[in-house]
Amino acid sequence: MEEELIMVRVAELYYDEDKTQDEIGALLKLSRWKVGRLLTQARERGIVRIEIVHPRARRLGLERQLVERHGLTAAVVVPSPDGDDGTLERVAQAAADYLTAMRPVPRTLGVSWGRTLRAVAESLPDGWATGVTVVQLNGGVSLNRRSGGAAGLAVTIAQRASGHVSLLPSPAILERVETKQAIEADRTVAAVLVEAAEAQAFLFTAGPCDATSAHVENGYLSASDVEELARRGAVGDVLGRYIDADGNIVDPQLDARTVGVDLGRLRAAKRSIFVTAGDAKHDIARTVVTSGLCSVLVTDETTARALLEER
Amino acid sequence: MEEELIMVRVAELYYDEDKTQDEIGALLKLSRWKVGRLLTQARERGIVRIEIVHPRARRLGLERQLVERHGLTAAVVVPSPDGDDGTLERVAQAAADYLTAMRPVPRTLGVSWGRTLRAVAESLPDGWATGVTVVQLNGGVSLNRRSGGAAGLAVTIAQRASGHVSLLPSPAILERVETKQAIEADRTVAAVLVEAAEAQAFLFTAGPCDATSAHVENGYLSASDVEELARRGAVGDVLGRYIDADGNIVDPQLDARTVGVDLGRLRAAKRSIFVTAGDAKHDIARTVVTSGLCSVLVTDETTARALLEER
DNA sequence: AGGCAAGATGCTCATATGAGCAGATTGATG
DNA sequence: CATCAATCTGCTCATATGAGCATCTTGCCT
Repeated sequence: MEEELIMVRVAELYYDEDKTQDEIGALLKLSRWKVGRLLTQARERGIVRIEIVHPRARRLGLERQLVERHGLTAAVVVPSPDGDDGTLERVAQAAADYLTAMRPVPRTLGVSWGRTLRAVAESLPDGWATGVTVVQLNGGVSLNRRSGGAAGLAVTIAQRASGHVSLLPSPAILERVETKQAIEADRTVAAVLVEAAEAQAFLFTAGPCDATSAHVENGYLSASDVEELARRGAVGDVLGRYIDADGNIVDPQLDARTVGVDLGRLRAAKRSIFVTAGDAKHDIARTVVTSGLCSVLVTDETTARALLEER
Repeated sequence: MEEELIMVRVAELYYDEDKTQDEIGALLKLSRWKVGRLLTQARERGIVRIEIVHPRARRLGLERQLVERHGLTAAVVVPSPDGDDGTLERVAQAAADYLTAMRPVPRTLGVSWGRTLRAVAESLPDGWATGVTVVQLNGGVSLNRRSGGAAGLAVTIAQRASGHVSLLPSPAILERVETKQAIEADRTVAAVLVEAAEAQAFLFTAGPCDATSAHVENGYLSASDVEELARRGAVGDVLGRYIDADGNIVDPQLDARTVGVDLGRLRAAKRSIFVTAGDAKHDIARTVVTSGLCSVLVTDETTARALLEER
């Protein structure tokens, strides 16, 4: 359209050449107001695109939509970088920022584990809070020795807040229900579980239901176990508990052998912060969000858009 | 830096959330002025990027630099599309726009030929001018039959301006100097050449010095001729005349067999419009621009940047 | 043709913004 | 520790801009 061409010229003069609307009007023989209106339209039509390019930028619009649509307390969405990935780091940084700014500071913070949370821990600055007690929410897994595994993650978070840490001295999944019950009956374990269940805030991630799962990596489950779970509708795990698209436990048997606070606690919590990054986790993320497991979501733009798609 | 993070937050609130600087100040406990300054910095540092996304957008900044650096009368630079090519079309459109807006309207317009100029001709709207006589500047080549070749191009431009056309009834390059002189001595040919030399404006492109050249395609030169020219320093041709990086004729022998107005006319002309698109033509474009063959340059962003690089 | 609704235009006026400046703060230096 | 330069801060004031409204076009239906 002819009008559109003028819009382009006006936008160029205004944004590239820093001319005033008056000047542009004079130049193009348009009234000052016409120029203003053309600029508004140009922005609306997306001819003028204003973008904030920064690893720590956020997508406030998407955040608002997510909060609205899924009844969250808050959402933090960071732009996914164009090329390859710095996505995890950006999301982790954002989660760290959120934790640091969170008020009131929780006295106890329950944490799960995973690559994502490890990244969050590393992104937290020293002194991000003071006197926060960090409690593990589910059975320990030593993701990889070097970085100290699940325990190391909790310790890092606690240290940087000059706080204490309560580790859960238990495997994630046990082979027999009886063993699991025995472990839970142990005084130290029971105490940690109580502390975890009563944490004032939760910080957790979820894993997709595929062979890359940390449970497989650590030998708690075999690749075929995971396949079977997927076949039965599992979309991923939260605190080691595999759930289907509606958020229900897929295999109660397995669940009974899993050590950690149960998902109801997350649902009931006022502040349960879910951190997720990456395309592989869209399905489980959708479930976590729609089934009310989290009240705060921290994620990347791609995931956010996936969560906003119809159905 | 800490400051930078605040800049990002401020920019988000201002540009994404349409908050006023006052509001942002209140929100972030900054003075209104601080907010304003942060925004200015954010723009300067490129954290806020304002982009005009439109096939007919232009790069006024680059245009100004080109005019300045190379002493041009005017420059038109269109953004190169991200992915593959619509570059030629965009440049052609821009050239057509430039011609249409050009004042005073030239009584006679000298044109060369080539894929690029063909695209320009097609982009010109009916009635882009009235009563312009179009004259061919150099020997005819029938690029491809379908679209009517060099003659068709000139005819199209003339028709759309309800004007006349003067075709140059001659091959581009002749085998013997004597034949060339004989042809030029022909009354009709001589008349056209005079008309061409005296045109009030010139519109031309250049070809790179490689086997894709239209001269090879049309059998005026062999692939090995072109190779030889390149070896002797030719970077491309303008009006069928091969020149080196300094704009000098590479092979006077060959040049003497080439029919068309000579390059001096372009250098002397007040309005000689050079249209070029595509990465293959950076070298010849540089030569045309630096050796003063054109007074107006129409090109794409990539070429423009290449022309602005040091040396 | 006449009349009417939808949209565009140019205005007034309140508000948002940037330039320029004076005072305050910081940090380096003797 | 005093001094000073360099930067930063919050201000006044002039200017640029958007909201809201009356008026004018335009196209459409009767």
